[in-house]
Amino acid sequence: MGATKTEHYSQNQNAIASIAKALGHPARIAIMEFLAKVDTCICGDIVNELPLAQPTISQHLKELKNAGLIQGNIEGNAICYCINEKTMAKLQGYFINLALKLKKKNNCC
Amino acid sequence: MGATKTEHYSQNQNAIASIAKALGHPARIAIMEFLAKVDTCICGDIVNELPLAQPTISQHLKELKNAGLIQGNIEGNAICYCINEKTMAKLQGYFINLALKLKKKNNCC
DNA sequence: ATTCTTTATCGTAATATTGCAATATTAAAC
DNA sequence: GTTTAATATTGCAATATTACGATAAAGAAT
Repeated sequence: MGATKTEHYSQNQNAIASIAKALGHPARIAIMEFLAKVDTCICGDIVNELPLAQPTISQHLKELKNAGLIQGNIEGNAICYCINEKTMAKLQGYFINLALKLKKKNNCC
Repeated sequence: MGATKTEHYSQNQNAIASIAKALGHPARIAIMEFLAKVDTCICGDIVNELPLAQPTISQHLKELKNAGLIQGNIEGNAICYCINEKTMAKLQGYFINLALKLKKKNNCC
């Protein structure tokens, strides 16, 4: 085997896992931090910022995009990538809800 | 190649990525939800709940434990797994901070 | 039209993850 | 001490991820 059995889980579980998975790499965390910090959000700037080759960055951006965490707007021959606040909010909301459920029961450890 | 170049990122970036990575699988999300919902938290219950073989569950639990998301207490010959609220809080705090930074600038897309 | 700049895709090697059967470990129960 | 029950570890096959060089694509600048 080796492939995740996604069909056994709820749509929401798969959705949250897929967002978390996209954030599960330090380069992609670094990209998110850069996009949150900086005023411009040109792909080339990210390539300069991170210690990875351009194709690798492009691949990471694609994964963040597929997870809905960022979106890209074409600006001339460059591309401006930005954080999609909705997806971040969705993830946050999920965790807040999980923490709430946890508060309601006696965590036994 | 194929291995993540962790040495190029900050300790915090690696830490957050590793927590997110642990949550990046629907089975592990399902385990977290189960632990947040249910009053007992015996490993065997998780095995009964999820559509995976016992060794696979054990492996997923190990990963959640390595990421600091859960902890296990021995109870007789069973093991009681519980969510580690501190790690959840750390992750939440990180995202809240990221969202705050985002608010301070003009998200250009 | 050609060249330059920027980003994406392809191909591929190295490594990691997922899942499970078989087996080991550990502690309770008898 | 044997057996039973619960969890962990090992070993392995299938698949996925990571990283990058080479190359393609698409628009800007000349």
